[in-house]
Amino acid sequence: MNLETIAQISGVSRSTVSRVINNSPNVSPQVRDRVLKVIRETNFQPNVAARSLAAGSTRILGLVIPLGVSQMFVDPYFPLLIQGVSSACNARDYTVMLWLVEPEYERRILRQILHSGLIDGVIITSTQMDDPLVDALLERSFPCVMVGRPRPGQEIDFVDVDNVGSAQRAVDHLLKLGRGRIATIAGPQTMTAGVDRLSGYQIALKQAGLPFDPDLVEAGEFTQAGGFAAMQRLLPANPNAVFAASDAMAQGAMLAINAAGLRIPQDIAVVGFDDIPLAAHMQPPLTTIRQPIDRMGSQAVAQLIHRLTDPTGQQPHGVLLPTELTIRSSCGADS
Amino acid sequence: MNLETIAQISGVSRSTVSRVINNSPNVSPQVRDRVLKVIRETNFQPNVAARSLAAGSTRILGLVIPLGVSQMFVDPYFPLLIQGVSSACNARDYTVMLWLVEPEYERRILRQILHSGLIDGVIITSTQMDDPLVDALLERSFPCVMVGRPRPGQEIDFVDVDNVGSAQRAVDHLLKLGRGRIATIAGPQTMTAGVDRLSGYQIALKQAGLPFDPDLVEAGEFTQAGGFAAMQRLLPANPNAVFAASDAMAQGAMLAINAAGLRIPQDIAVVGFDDIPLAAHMQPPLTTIRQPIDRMGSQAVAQLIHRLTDPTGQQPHGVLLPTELTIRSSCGADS
DNA sequence: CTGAAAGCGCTTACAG
DNA sequence: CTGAAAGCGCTTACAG
Repeated sequence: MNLETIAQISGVSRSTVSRVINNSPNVSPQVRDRVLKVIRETNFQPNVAARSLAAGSTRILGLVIPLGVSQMFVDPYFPLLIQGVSSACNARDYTVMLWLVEPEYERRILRQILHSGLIDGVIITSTQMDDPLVDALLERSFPCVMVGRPRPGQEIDFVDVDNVGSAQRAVDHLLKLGRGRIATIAGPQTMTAGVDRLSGYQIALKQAGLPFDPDLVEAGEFTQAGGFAAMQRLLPANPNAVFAASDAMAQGAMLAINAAGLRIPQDIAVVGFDDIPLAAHMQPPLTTIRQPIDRMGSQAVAQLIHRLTDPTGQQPHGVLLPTELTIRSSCGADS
Repeated sequence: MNLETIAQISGVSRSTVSRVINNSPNVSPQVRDRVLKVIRETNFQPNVAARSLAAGSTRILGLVIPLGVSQMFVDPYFPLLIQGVSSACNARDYTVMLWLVEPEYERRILRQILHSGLIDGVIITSTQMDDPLVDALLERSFPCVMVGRPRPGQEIDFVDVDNVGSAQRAVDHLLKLGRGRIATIAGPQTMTAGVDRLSGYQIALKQAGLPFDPDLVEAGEFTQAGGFAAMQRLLPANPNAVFAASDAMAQGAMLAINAAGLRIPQDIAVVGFDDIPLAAHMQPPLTTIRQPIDRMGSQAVAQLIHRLTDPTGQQPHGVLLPTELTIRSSCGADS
């Protein structure tokens, strides 16, 4: 079943069928209807490979997730992001190709992305700042958008939240509740989200006139285990509150606090970042910064498709989606 | 940069370059080395669309996940499965295409899978027993393998665990610990995993000579919310143990038990199914049936590729991977 | 608005 | 072991 067949049945040329399929305006309504009817009746679906080869476009977007820390991939962040991306692609008749980049295959995958013609553009997330993938894509001017903030100097479309401001807001909240020794569990300082959320913490303290105490800062992976270990290192400094750079880390921190025989929020108040579905059901329910992860995925798709279809090469630009401080019990606000 | 260019530089014909790329045995070692060198130096990557069109195969596998209950998608089951699939594909130089099938796009996606020539085969999981997708794929003899047990009568390759036996083992464990009123939170009875795990529960009771009490059975979605609600409905029946059909459900159940002021495991022992990473860190740590989710993904890829490459059309067959009862504290075994 | 024809970049019998 | 040539199923100037 191919274009030729449809053309014969419809009594027109292949060119015309092609035009109908691609919504070209240069087709008379009668002919269009006739062809459309045949297509429907035959369940015809154009061959993707042939289209790609002829048109140079596949309507496939790549979602690229570096998996340096594969343990992190069970964070609900990823399913939510994948859902956002997938749903937006579905709605626009694009398809999504998923690349979980294990370090050993990084070079090969990069080559595939760049040279195989398989995908029209790439959404990339959860990158280390020094990840060569992004730079390589940019260097060849391969269409891509990043979920998260690019490293300074990287000229790339992106969608992110205001991590600095949001973290600041979280810490402000703890300050307003009267907590004087606020610690933070920072994310990896090799990722912009980790850096930015730590900056927000520092800014909030400074604005409150509090000194910066390095003993109150511990960084770790964006995982529960990372949060657990970091909290254990923080406990000797006797914090009475902690801001964790992700909900998974906050969860780990809560376990460490419990294990030390301390109470949340009475002894140590906890605030997280993400608002994963689990957050509302932790013990106690977690106060956290909600970021719209699935919408970030959809937005990234929208930006990428816009760049692919709009001929004029605009400057790269970033979109920030709003966050929201979601107050539950772990910060002690309701007690 | 195409085959032609490589051929010219190497001083051979396009055919020969193609043979080198495809590891055809009919190339002299000297020529092969020469061509390989040029390919490396030029960073040449064959165009996927052209290959597909000419060869009729794309080396792309589809991973299809129906999203009737999109809330379920944050279960770590999916990231783990995706990782297993992705990793196995990487290792064999295949690429994975991800389709989260929202009900409204089901028909279109099915058409794409079947007729667009985009993918060579499909891995499908988390299906409802009456999902038309699987039947449609089978009807057209589209290569596919299922993660999970097919509905009776569906002739399809699959990889699964022994859900009946594993559930039975979990309940046996509770019986041996002296629990006499064992309830179960069953998964959706529209999915084989839900049905099978309930069967295992019933068999274990029967073999122990205990009567089946419908008041001790509640079904729900494979989510934390589903487990929470089901447990609330079970509490009036005064169970002293509960077997939940997934760890996410077990987690919800534990919340409901705590909310009722009861203790785990003293008042109610809890056993789950999956052994997600979180299980070891629940309060108390969850006793559960470990299933090797990522290996199920890899195994599915292996079976699919085998079917794609082996010319002889074997009968569909199923592979069962082993599970393991992982004893922690929530069952009371260590107290 | 429509059609004939070239061309996208590969693979694969076929002939030698 | 190697090459010339047909063909995979589309899109897209080009001419009318």
